[in-house]
Amino acid sequence: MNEGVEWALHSCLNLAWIGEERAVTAARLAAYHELPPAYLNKQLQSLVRAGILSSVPGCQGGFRLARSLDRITLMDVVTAIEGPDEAFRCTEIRGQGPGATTGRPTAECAIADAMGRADLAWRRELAAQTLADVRARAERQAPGAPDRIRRWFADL
Amino acid sequence: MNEGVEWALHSCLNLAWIGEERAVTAARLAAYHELPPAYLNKQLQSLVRAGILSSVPGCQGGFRLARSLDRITLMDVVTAIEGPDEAFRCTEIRGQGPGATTGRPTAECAIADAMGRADLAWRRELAAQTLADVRARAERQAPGAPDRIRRWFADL
DNA sequence: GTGGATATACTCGGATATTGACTGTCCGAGTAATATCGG
DNA sequence: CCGATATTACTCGGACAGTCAATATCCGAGTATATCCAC
Repeated sequence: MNEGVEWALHSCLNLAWIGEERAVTAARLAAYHELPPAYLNKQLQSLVRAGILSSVPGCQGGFRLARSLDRITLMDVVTAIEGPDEAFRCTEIRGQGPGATTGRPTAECAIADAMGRADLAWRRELAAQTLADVRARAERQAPGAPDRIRRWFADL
Repeated sequence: MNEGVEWALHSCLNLAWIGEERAVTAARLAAYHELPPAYLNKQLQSLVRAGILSSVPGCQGGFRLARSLDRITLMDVVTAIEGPDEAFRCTEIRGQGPGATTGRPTAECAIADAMGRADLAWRRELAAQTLADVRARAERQAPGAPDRIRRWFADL
């Protein structure tokens, strides 16, 4: 899986903790975790295209959450970064070679169907969890983190 | 996801339909779906290392199922080809940069935990389905396939 | 001193290199079948 | 004709290139701020 998913999730939580009063630049979000600034910017752009973040161009610009965390699921973020395709893609090799059933259209591939069920279970679990849930759990496990983050980003 | 997973699953089902009386070469299995023979051989070797297939070296050699389909899960095959690592890997970027909590070991990452739950749901679904289940469904959807396959592989 | 126009600095956005992993290929080790030769 | 041995053909197994997408970077478009100047 794309590494940008992890960066995007952390950045979304950081943006929520910072607050929405002003936009935060990609460079600043990247510096907090020592990530490549330009590449993180690329991932954030994907979130903007997906409607998860909104961007402000120009001086004093940056990114902010487009909607509250309880309306953003893990599935939303993963789809924004990774794309809509599922991991297992059936290339229908049944239709190649001497085993091909010439003429009539082939029935549903049982293998693709089985793999699709697993993929569906994965997506269900991702869609069931919102970033608000993740945030709540993170604050329970590390109560001091929100203040520490807010304070660091407040320093110009 | 690795394309070899699809090839491996189809090959396992084909081996089951052919029967276990004699080993089948990688070249023959590849020819049936017009796959690159040497590359399919590589994937089949992974299945051998995982104990799913057994291989017979030398002349008149080939591959055969090491155990019956009802004792092979989709999870087994995916793990054999893709490796044991889960799709989302947490690189613990919390521990990098100014946001790092110096000194004490960091608590469990809530993001990794949430992604891990989805991964677990995916694996559960893969482990719940055996190749015997997939075979049964395939035969229900295409009743003529088993005989057709057996006959083609019988021709030398 | 004040208002407006200009210059400036800063940030997003997309176009452009680079790297690593998946994909694909080739040759050697090992075995069964075959051919050869002697009895 | 029969048996033992050497040869051959064939297949797995791991080592070796090729290719594409993920990774990383750079430069231009656009905007708010600061500066400068005229009044």
